[in-house]
Amino acid sequence: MRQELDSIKQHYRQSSNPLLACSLIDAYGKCALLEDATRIFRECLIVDLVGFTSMITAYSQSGQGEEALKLYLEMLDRGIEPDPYVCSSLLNACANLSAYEQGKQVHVHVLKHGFMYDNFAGNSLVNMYAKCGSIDDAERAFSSIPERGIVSWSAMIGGLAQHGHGKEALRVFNQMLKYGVSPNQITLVSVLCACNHAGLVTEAQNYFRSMKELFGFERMQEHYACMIDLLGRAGRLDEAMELVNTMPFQADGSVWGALLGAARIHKNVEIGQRAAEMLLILEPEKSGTHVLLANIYASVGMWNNVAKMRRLMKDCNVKKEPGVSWIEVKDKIYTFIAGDRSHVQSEEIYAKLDELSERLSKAGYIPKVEFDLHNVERDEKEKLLYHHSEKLAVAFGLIATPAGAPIRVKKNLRVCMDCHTAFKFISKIVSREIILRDINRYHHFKDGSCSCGDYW
DNA sequence: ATAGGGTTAG
Repeated sequence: MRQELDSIKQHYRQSSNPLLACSLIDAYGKCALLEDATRIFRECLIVDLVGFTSMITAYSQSGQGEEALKLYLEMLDRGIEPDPYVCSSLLNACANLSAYEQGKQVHVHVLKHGFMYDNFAGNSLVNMYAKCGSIDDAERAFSSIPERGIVSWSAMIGGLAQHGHGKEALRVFNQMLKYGVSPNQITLVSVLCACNHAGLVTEAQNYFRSMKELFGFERMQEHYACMIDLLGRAGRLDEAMELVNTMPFQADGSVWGALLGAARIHKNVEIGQRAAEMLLILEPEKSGTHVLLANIYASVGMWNNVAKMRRLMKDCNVKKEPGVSWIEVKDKIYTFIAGDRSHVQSEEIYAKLDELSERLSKAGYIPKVEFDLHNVERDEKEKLLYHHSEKLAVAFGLIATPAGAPIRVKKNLRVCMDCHTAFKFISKIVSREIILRDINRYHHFKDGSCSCGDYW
């Protein structure tokens, strides 16, 4: 692919056709060849709205949302007015970053320029607000879309699902059917996901069984993965295994991954080994498989096998992905890793954590040291837990945002059990809502409890 | 010429 693109680049160099430049930027971006895309963009003499949009989209789609937003400011500086395309791309960048404040600003531009007629802009708004942790704003944006299409409905249902509002998601789904809008396969993934996060097993099974006759399409891998995860969490591992065995096509990594997760919950070594074996063939580059299987072994006391997995990880050069958390304060995204002291306000952040620590223990919180797997003393474990990336981000949020303002944090992994407990206490002690987006759902901590109901 | 929704993994 790279060679084909480079040969097109030669044509471009000879012709200097700005239209070709945009397509090249787009193509390099879609192939994750960002440096090449940037070079074309900077070399191109005629840079207009579409050129900027191509580059902004390239950044956004390759996970460089901050670069996308920066480039947008440069575009505005040059006096170029936005269109619905660039707004849609920017909203997507904000969604990925969980950048609520900046997303709101793009929303203002959408309204100011009258782009709500454009479904892409409206749909992107729904998605952005849901991803930034504000399901209320997402619902308001959804209501303001003049003609809601299948993507609008799917985005709304998916958003509600990820926030744990399963029943509300199903209500919206039924409303959609009443309006005569036909769902597609993606809508049904969101519907099953909604059932999953709300523990609605029977409802999920009904949709899963009658998908073909009700809506006229076949099940996909993703539908199976969702059902297996759901059955696993509901304690029905045998049914989950049965589903994998009776699938009409070869199970892919998503299905085996769901089964491995279910096997861990139920400490089932046999099924865990089978799923891991398949995953190591299908997705050898991912680190989660080794870790999960090792945890299954550890949970049943098979320490020799735990050691074997550790060795295997070392031999295959597989590393655990480090935990990272982000928080947006006044148009800027701050990044934290565990034990981080690189932040300019580092001392204040750690002082805040110490202060919180004291108030938490008075409120009855006990650090869950069992979730720290380091081979150290209890004191040391407590300290390590206290310096998890999500706690640093929340502490910074408390310092850097006005009293009473909600704190929105994004984490690249699942929230740890200790942080989850601590945040429930903190939300009550400091009277703040904490909205945490982790790798697969949203947690709203308020008044001492979490919207996930401790089921996640 | 440029844009939107979903799933699994401590």
